[in-house]
Amino acid sequence: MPYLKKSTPANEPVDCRILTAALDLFVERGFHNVSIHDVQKQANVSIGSIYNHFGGKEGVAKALYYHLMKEFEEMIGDVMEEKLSARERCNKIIRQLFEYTETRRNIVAYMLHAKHREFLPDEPPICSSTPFKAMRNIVQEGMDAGEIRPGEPWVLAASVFGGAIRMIHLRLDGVIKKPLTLYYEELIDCTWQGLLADAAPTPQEQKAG
Amino acid sequence: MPYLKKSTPANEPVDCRILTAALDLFVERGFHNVSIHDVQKQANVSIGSIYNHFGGKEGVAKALYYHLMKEFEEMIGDVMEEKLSARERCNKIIRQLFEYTETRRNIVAYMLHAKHREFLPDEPPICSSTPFKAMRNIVQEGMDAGEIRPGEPWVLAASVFGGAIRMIHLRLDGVIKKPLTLYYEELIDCTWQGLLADAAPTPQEQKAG
DNA sequence: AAAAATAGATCGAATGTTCATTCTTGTCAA
DNA sequence: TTGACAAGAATGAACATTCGATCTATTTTT
Repeated sequence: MPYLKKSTPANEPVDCRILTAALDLFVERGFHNVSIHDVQKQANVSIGSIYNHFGGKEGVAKALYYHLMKEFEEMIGDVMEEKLSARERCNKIIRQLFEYTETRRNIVAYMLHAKHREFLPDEPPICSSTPFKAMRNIVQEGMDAGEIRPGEPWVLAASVFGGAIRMIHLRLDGVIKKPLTLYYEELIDCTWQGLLADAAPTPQEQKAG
Repeated sequence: MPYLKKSTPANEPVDCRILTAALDLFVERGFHNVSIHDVQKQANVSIGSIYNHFGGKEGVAKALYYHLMKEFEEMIGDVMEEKLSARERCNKIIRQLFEYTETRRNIVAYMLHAKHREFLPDEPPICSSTPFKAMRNIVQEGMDAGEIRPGEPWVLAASVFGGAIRMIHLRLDGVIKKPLTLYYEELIDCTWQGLLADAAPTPQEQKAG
């Protein structure tokens, strides 16, 4: 008998099933519009199991948050491993975020699009978390190395990543219809070169061809 | 007897008191963590009044949304009235948003920071609303006029406003500690000139400076 | 090897609370 | 007197959480 039912493969461990179901539901409807019973049904699991594993609804959200945060940190960590310039690092992170937005939409939505303060009141805002700090550090290093124009770190960081994050939001909201990866090159260009029509290519760019 | 109690001046009309209280509470705690009773208490109003005026909790949120959206539209409208270049218009809008973020924090937070889909499921995402469309139009016009480099409208719009919106979010989350207006000039500069350290000033800039 | 015992995970009906909404009564201006 | 609005106690539905029963897998005993 073939397993036509693809929704929740019963061989996955219970806690994974719970987290997966919760992620999908939280992103689709928002934390407060999802009941434990919804999660329980979608995960093919009993209410009791959810409480045993995570201690409640908030526990599920928190576990999800920590888990995905760790993956996010690892992604940044990988970029830091490579021997790259600050500018290349920033580009690579943006590239990755764009790709994840297309391939693992809900993960990105949960991390970048959710208002965690409304359901995880004890967590600091995500923009003060390690991965975001690391991103700002990269910008700072680029500035120290004379690669990025000198200036106020907040402004520089927002200028580097603001456009990308904005596009991710628009994409997640369904306002942008095409995959973000199509826009990557051009966005990078606008970010570093500026937007003026008559902006002269920099010496660097001219050398690069 | 002096009115020491400054919280809710009783002379304001009832519906205004309700909206003001709701705005503050929704922004501070999030829509789902605020009960009608909380609003009722903070507004010094009865539950009945809230239902008479707005038909319920969602009605209050919706009325607030429409009201602030209209103000937002008017702000953009004012900028469109003035005879300005596209670039100047964009800058002006950013300037205004920064100022409002400092002086009318909760209004900006409710419009730019809330996840309306989670409590106003019938509203389209705010980024597809008229003011945001107008902002994208300005960018398009700048492109058509040869003022902004040609390119994909989404990318250009995100590049123009992405940094500013990012900074607003950071400020609202309390991550940026100083008033945004301090950063305005530099942000504008980064946005239009790009971020490379050796970016040559454009002919335009050289003339201006 | 079979049976019994133990630990630990899973289950879901029952509980108690929270909260949006209703509805009846009270107030006041015209 | 009437109409419009304000008040807040009462209602009932939705929901997170509890807890004892049930099941499963592993170890111990015979």
